Formats: sequence, structure tokens, C-alpha cells
Amino acid sequence: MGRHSCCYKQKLRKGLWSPEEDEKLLKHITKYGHGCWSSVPKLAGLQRCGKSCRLRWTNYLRPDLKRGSFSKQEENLIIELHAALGNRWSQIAAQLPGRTDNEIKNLWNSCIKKKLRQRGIDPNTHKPLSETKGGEDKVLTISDKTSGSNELKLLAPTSGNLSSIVPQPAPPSMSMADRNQTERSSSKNFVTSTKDFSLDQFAAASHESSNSMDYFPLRNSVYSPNLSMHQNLPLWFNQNSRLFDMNSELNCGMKSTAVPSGSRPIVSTSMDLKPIVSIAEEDSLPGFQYLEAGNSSNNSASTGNPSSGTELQSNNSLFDSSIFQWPDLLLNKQAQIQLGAEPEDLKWSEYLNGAISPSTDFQNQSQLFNGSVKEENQFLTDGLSSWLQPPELFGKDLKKISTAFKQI
DNA sequence: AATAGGCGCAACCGCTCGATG
DNA sequence: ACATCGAGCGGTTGCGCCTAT
Repeated sequence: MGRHSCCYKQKLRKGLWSPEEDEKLLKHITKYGHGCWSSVPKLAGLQRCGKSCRLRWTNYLRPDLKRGSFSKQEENLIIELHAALGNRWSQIAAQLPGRTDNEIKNLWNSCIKKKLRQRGIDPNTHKPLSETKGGEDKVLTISDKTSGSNELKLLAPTSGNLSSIVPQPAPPSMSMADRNQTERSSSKNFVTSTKDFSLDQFAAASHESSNSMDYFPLRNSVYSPNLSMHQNLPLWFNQNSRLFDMNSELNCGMKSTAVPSGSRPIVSTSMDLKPIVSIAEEDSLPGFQYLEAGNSSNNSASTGNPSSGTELQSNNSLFDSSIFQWPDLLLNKQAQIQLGAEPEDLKWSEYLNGAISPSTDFQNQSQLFNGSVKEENQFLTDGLSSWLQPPELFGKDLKKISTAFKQI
């Protein structure tokens, strides 16, 4: 299909989005939900194609997006996931709440690839460059992942077990289209073949691996006991990102105490579990600890890394307040699931419009941003513009702030 | 101060898949 | 079974900012 038919029409704007366009789109989706994307630009009064609107929303305007640079934990996780999944950015993004596939893809292409090469690791194979002649163009294969190079052991989950459930990428000689087809198919097989792969098995495998694999996939049955059996496969392996996203975001909204012992929420840097990242050498693993939710005003918690004298909370946490709408909404989604309601029917705009009452737990989680508390009612009454920081601030200026912190 | 090059990010392009008629 | 459409994904491009010269 390729280019959407609407894109052929004249008068459609392309290129960067203006703040006015952003506000129109945001207001529209807030009020009505996106529904059919192709109708969004017309209804929102935008001279854009629906696809462009969708991208703008998913990559930039979505309120659950995390802003700011990636933490070392996130980078490490991306590397691990890439080793296991290859360039399946959406699946990788599903493991990093608040991050988009586009963002991760950009990070990979612009930063991580380079870092890996500097460390003598082929970013495609995750093996030492010395072992991969012409590795630049080499496509990751199962044998690559399981052949047991030291680097791989360091970066990837232990994994005889994992290799058996990772989709088989197509050979490099395939055309891109065929490769895509093959890899999509293998992804499906990958999912279906792991239906009975339990969390316990995964956890057992993961416990033996590096601590980075503390990012266990949570089986959605942990929080959704009424879901059917076939959904009990680890969400980490669930290609249905909609379901997965919902639950991963749920995980973020959950109190850490709700997490069963023996498993941890997957990379929850966004909401309740806030990693403390030390200012450490570039290549050293940052020391971090998790902070309990509700203590966001007390960010001066001691660190688990005594070797570092000066520490900052993960730069992500600075931006966390921008996503305060979500956890409660998602908890309500969860409640709907358990009541047998169709979660897709629940639009976050309904929440914003007061159709869903905030939980007291959530209300207790006042979020601080720029030193002031943004009540959600204020968000509703003041309009989006007062809540949503100008894109310039989100993008560039906060990056500068983040950079400045790093330079301290 | 001017400029070239590098870099990062946002957005677009082209493809496939799934749903629907 | 087939065509069409909407949605999503991964690859690529273009622009603006930053830095070194």
C-alpha cells in the first residue's frame, strides 16, 4: 500500500509540527480519542494526513512519554533486548515504558551502535568485532546469540533458554521484503511456541544471569487473574503490544510492594520505582536503587553505591511528572478487565473528562514539577497548554538541563 | 565571526498485516 | 478469494543545533 491515499491530496502539510498543530491534535484526542486516525486531521482541523497525526501523537504528544535522555539501565536493557530481538524496535520499546520505538531506534543508530563499536562489539551480532568478519552487514542469528562469546554472555541474558524462544531471523542473503516476512512469521511462531513458557521458568533462567536480567517479564496473570490461560505467557514475549503495554504500564503504576517476591516489575524507571543513577564513569555500571512510590518529594534518598559521592536521581525522574495521568487510568483499566469490560473501550480522554474518578491512592501521589504541584483538576481547567510544556522545553532545553547535570 | 562537519531528533517513506466488505 | 483500507513497523532522510577549526 505504501503511501496513504490522503497524502496525495494537496494542501497537506509536511515537516515539523507547529505548536498550534500540536495543540489542535492534543485537544482533539483528549476530547474524543483518536478513533480512526484517517479522520483525525479532518476532525481536528489539521492539514495533515492521519498517519502523520498518529506518529506525532505516539512519538511526541502522548502524555505517558518519558522525556529526557536514556539512563544507563535503559541503554543496557536496550542492548540486551536487541541482542535477543534484533531490530524489533516496537518490541524493545514495549519493555521500556514511556519510550517510543522511534526514540529507541534513533538512540541505537546514533549512540549505542557507536559505543558498542568503540568497545569492540559488533552491534549487529553483539559479538566481538574480531570474531565477526564483515560483521557490519551481518544479521543476528540464533547461533550468534548462543555461540557463547564472552561479550554476549555479558550483554545478553543467559541463554540457552532464551535462544530457544527468540525468533529466527532470516538469512542476510534474503531481500528486505522477504526478510521482513520471514521475521514477522518467526515472531508469530516465537510467540505461539512459548505459550507454555512460564514466568517461573523465565525467572529461573534469569536468576542465573547478569543482574541486568532483574528486569523480569511479568506474567499478566499477576495482576489479571481473570485472564485466560493462553495469556499467561510472559508479557515479555507477547507480540500483542497493546495488551502488553497496558500491563507494563500497570506495572509502573503499581506499588512495588504489590510485586510478588521473586519477580520485579520490568524496568520501571518511570513511575513508582525510581532508579537512582550515580554520576559514574561512562562505561561503568551505574549504582542505583529503587525508591518507594509516594516519596517523590524526598529525592535525596541515600544511594546503594557508596563509591559515588555525588549523585542525582535519574534524569528520567525529572520528567516523570509528565505522565501522572496514566497509572490511575490504567488501574481503572485493570479493574475493567477484571469486571469483564472491554479495555479498549476505555479512552484516556474519558479519564481526563472525569468519567473515571481518581483513586485516593493516586491522589496521594502528588507530582512535583518545577517546584509546584500540578493538580489534575488544574490540568483539566487550565487547559492543555498549561500542563504540557512547550515542545521546545521538553526537547532541547531539558536536554541541556540534563547535560548540565551530567557536567556537574 | 564564519563555516564545515558531526550529531541527534523528528518526520517521512515504503512495506506488511489484519480487518472488513 | 479478492480488493481495499487502516494501522503499525522498520529504514531512511532532512533539518537544526553544537562544536571544532
